Amino acid sequence: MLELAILGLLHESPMHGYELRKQLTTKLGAFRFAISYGSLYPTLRRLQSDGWITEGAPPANAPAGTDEVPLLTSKRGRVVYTITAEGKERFQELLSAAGPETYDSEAGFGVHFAFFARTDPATRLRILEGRRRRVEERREGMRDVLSRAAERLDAYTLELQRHGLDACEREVRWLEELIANERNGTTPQPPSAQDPERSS
Amino acid sequence: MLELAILGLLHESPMHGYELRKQLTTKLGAFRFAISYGSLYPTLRRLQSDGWITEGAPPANAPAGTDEVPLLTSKRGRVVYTITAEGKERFQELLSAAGPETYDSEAGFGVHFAFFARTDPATRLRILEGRRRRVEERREGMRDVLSRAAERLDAYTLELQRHGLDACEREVRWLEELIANERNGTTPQPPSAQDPERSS
DNA sequence: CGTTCGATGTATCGGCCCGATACATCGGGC
DNA sequence: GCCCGATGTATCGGGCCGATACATCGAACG
Repeated sequence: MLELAILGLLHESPMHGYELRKQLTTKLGAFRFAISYGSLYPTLRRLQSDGWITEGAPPANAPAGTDEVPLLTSKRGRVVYTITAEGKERFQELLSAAGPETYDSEAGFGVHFAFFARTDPATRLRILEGRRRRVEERREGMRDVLSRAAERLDAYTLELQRHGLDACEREVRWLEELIANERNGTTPQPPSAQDPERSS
Repeated sequence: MLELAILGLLHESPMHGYELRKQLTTKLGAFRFAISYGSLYPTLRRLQSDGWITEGAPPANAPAGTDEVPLLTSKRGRVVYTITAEGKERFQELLSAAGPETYDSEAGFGVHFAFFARTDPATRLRILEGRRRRVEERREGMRDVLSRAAERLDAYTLELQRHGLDACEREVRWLEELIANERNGTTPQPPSAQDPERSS
């Protein structure tokens, strides 16, 4: 999961670890708060040994007197990571992958979704529908619990189930909206933004 | 986290691994789908070596001719786990703990919440308020992203943020309701259940 | 009556990721 | 002149997951 996220960010611009973590946090903030350095650095080393990224500033000897890279604080003891050509291929390959790991975990789905702008439409649709299926299964499970085993559970457990069920129903509705948009060929919200009654 | 969950379930009744996993799945289904055996069995062994649980049916030589335990399929190659007196103390100790690990992760909060019926009111309140604080922080983070960096993000990333923000706002409202109930001394929903307009 | 198949049941292994921790350096405020 | 908070790199132990491997029981099907 981290692999895809890192390659995606380095695809936009070279960066060092600290900056990478911050970007990761804002871009994926909806699904996880912050990525741990205990995950980040080992993953960076793995990506490096796999040849997807390289260590060291890319235009160290700049062709023209430019810092095309908007100088992302490459000062001090920095180690700047740059994606390689193979890394870009790898990124595309991971982007198109739509296996169970893409639907099952919040994080997995979130990362893929965050890069939807660079994913081809067919894959987008497959991922959204796969995700919807999983969430629906989850929802059915909770409905069963609530209808069949309600009397055997205490009030708090029940309330937890209700809240979970509500969240699932909401996510399914969200996904259906997105799927409809995909089929129409419209991008998510920007056209239909700020319509008067979104919450009801 | 698993430790608390397992002790809590074994507190209700002795069980073997398979059954334990099923109960875990339904009781915590709102926050995680299923616990992996790769977590369950090692944890059971740890709990055993710590003395919180013992292996083997508890009323093997039943005092009176009873299966007080509602015969939870203790057939075949089963290994039935039973909580010890020390385990019960440990359970109470974990129940009262309300550190960061209790608020931060979905799973951590979910497990504690699932056993609220056996948690003392003061701890319940502390946990709910701690959780609310975390979710509010998360919410503020996403609001900042949406207001300050909106133009730098693509439509999909934006939509992800919006959805995340919505979920946070919803959870905060849910928590506030629960907190209000706690202060009134009312149990969650059962009194106010099936009021006509819950969703709006 | 035999076989197959799905539910029940126990267990391990490699790997991802997290939280805690340890440093070291820079810029600015007191 | 000194300290402190933001920046920055890095490791270690441990929890939990997904895949996998078995083995047994009951029922269905030929």
